[in-house]
Amino acid sequence: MKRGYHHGNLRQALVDAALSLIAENGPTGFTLSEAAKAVDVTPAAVYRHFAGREDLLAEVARQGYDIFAALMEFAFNGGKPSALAAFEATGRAYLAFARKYPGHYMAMFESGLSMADHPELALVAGKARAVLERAAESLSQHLPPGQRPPATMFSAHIWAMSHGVVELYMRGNPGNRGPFSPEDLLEAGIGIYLRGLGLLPPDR
Amino acid sequence: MKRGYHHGNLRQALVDAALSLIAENGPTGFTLSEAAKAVDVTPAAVYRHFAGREDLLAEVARQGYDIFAALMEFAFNGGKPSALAAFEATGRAYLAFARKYPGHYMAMFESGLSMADHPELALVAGKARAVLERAAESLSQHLPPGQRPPATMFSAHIWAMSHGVVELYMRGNPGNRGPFSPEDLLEAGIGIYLRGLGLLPPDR
DNA sequence: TGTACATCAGTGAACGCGCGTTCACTGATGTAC
DNA sequence: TGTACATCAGTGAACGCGCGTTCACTGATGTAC
Repeated sequence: MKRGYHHGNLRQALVDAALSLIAENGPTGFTLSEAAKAVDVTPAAVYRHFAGREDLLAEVARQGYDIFAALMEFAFNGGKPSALAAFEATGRAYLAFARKYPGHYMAMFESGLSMADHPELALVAGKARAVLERAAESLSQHLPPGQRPPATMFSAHIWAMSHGVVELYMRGNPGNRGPFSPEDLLEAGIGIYLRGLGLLPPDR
Repeated sequence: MKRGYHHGNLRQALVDAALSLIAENGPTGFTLSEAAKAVDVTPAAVYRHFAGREDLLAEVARQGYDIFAALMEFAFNGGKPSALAAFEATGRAYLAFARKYPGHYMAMFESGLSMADHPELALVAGKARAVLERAAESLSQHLPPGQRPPATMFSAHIWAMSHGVVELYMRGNPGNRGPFSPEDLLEAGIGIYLRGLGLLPPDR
């Protein structure tokens, strides 16, 4: 593809370049200059499209939350065919997202971006969380009231376990030991948890 | 306290300074020069005690794993008074460690140090993991064989959930919403999980 | 279709900064006799 | 106790580097008539 003086869509090209760099070097090991170089442009050109390094990083995270929320929504599928099946599909989608979009994932959860400084980020992150809570809510309808934990707690547990599996067992961290794939590990963990809630029969 | 030309215990002083900096700025936002400055010493002096920046960081993590393993061991307390109580104490100790030693925790789990490049780190990290697996093993003795998940998987689930709670709900991340303290959140999560394993009675 | 001009997206050079690391050095400490 | 000397732990200056950011600029694009 030819490229004249004007780039065409430099803004998105920079986001994509940042994504590759983040996926390779982690969220802190990404530089505005390298991103510019990757798309054959002067560092100064970046400032036509972003306020600076952090603004570019925030845009990467924002796009990540967008994709994330859409993927979760799609996996949950309105609770079909059953609340339980939909919920489990959502858990699998979480891991699939982390695997397929590592750069987005890192920018979202490991970059240390402050939500307070980026209201537009807080907004879209909240939307993503709402999807997960809706899934938890619909599943928890099947529990006898009174012994239900709040749906927000329920979804926090699942989110925490999913995130922990990604961080500890999908990257090369302390316990890359063990013959379990992250996917199997999380699926089994969610299964046990749901059994503990009484949403699955006690025996296997 | 006076201080002459020789420092006395510069090595440990540098580790402590690094810890403060990491706790404040995250594991990547720590510089050798700042650590040296914090203990009133030339950056070059650091090289009398460490091979370089990364070596200092690795020592911080190593000390972290040491404390971590000791704390877990102490909390587990040889499985007394009961395997269950000891296990739950271990879970609480995990969070207490993350709260009390944030610099260590970050150096251990968020610094991106490669275990392959630091064999002495891999060793002590393995020791820490062994403590957790022993706790899981002893608890899983109480399960009818045949429907036991392997103890390593069991402990991986608990570790993942604990780590996820720390990362997502103990720092200021996406969901600092919710009226639950990390401690309550994790305790409830572990409770539900153990019920799912049949280690706690099904009703509340 | 052709020309004049405003708008816009990039360039390229420069900046000040703090970083990790090296080097020859020197002042303090400890040991032998 | 006193002196000579080896060892050691620090200094201070210097380095090359890549970073984010700024600025005046210029070449390309699009629009009005």
